[in-house]
Amino acid sequence: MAEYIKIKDVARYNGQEVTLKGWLYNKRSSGKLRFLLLRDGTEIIQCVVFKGSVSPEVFERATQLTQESSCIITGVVSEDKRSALGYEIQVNDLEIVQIAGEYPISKKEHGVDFLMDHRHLWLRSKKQHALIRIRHEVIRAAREFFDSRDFTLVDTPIFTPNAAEGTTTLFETDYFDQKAYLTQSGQLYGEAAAMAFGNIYCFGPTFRAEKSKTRRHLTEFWMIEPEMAYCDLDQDMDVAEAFVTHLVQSVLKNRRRELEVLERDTSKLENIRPPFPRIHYNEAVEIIKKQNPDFIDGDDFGAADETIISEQFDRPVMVHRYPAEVKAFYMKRDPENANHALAMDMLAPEGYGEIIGGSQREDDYDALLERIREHNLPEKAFAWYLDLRKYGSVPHAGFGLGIERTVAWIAGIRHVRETIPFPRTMTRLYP
RNA sequence: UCCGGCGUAGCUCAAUGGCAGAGCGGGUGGCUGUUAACCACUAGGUUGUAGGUUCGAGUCCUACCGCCGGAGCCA
Repeated sequence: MAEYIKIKDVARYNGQEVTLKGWLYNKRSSGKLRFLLLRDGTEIIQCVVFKGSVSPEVFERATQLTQESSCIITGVVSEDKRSALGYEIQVNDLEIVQIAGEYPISKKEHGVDFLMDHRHLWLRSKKQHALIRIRHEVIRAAREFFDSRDFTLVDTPIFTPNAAEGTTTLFETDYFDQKAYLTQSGQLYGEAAAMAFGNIYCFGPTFRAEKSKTRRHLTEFWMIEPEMAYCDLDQDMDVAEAFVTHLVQSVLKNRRRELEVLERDTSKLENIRPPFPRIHYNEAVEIIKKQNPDFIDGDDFGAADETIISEQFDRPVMVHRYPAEVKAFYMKRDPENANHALAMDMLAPEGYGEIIGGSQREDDYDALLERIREHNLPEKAFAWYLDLRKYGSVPHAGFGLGIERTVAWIAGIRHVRETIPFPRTMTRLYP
């Protein structure tokens, strides 16, 4: 009885008979030969069925196999330079688990909409495999980064009673005859947790009902948000650059094959190491005005403006101290200039846009109450949030990193929708 | 929401206002080394929907629907 192994491990079994269980990726035939490309989720290997060395039944089954049919193959691992993997299987036995019907995804090109309609099947293809594995590595490395620095994981609720930032459009749900909203950020709860545990992070899905139809937007996306007590904006940026460096270097180290599948130019990732440039909003405006003279000082940056800034540098750039007016109510004002907030955005290189948004939070009770009133937010709903400033308030800061934008940048793919297994956009709720 | 583009075979696309086609995928047959294999044959169509112009519309016009990606907003 041959040992059941995964394809990625075949090198350890050279010359031995093994059993592989998987799906037919592709088939080529030539008279008395059948070349079966078998995938099992770990790798793809070519299995050679020669009419002269198997029973007529086995050869007939090899002939019947259609694309994506499930089957169990037993054969001898043999080294072969002609094979892409370096090894192939000389088949002795083949058992059909199920003959697949006509498979919708062919070997030629398809349009995005068609592929997204078949997302449940598209995930079987090489490029999608590579992307989802890189996503996995980014998430694994993200958790590793915070876990190894003694941050406590404190997950925050998905259902929330009110808008965290007031302005953004939220998904509304009926919560036993009350209105509840799907969270757009765990931050406010993260602040409460930071006052309890010191350093914390939360990681979960967030929801935005914005009618955005660009390659950088999803209505449901994943965000990892650290929050740190006794932390100022500069220290916040220190953590952010160490964090992003760790993500990039982990993918380079552990997912190099996947980056190759995606034909990513890794030279652009190698130099992602601290220090990242940090520029004041006013410096950023000077840079933008050279190329976009119409830019009005005090405005937030548009997508084109962000690209102008990120193009100046070979690594992510952090822009800090934005005008308070364009930023959220909870951000602390710059003591040097009250018109600016102690905020920072990290812009990824190569035009991928904002991957991090963070700030030092307002820790003064009266100042925060004033902000809440200025923004016409329901005071009562924020009573608990104000409590945090009443009972042992300390300087604190944090940020949120969008997983999908980060993966798109590291993987070098244009659109965020392929970086999540089942994307949700304004026009996509199926499958 | 606004701006722009695209809707033709299962898929990707072609067709000057004048016979609706190719490649891939499917089916049948052939080949002992294929690498998106190849070769031959074959089936496959309400040209997004509704109206209009015209002797004649896939092609021109109007409306609607769907998708794409850009703006705004954001990660």
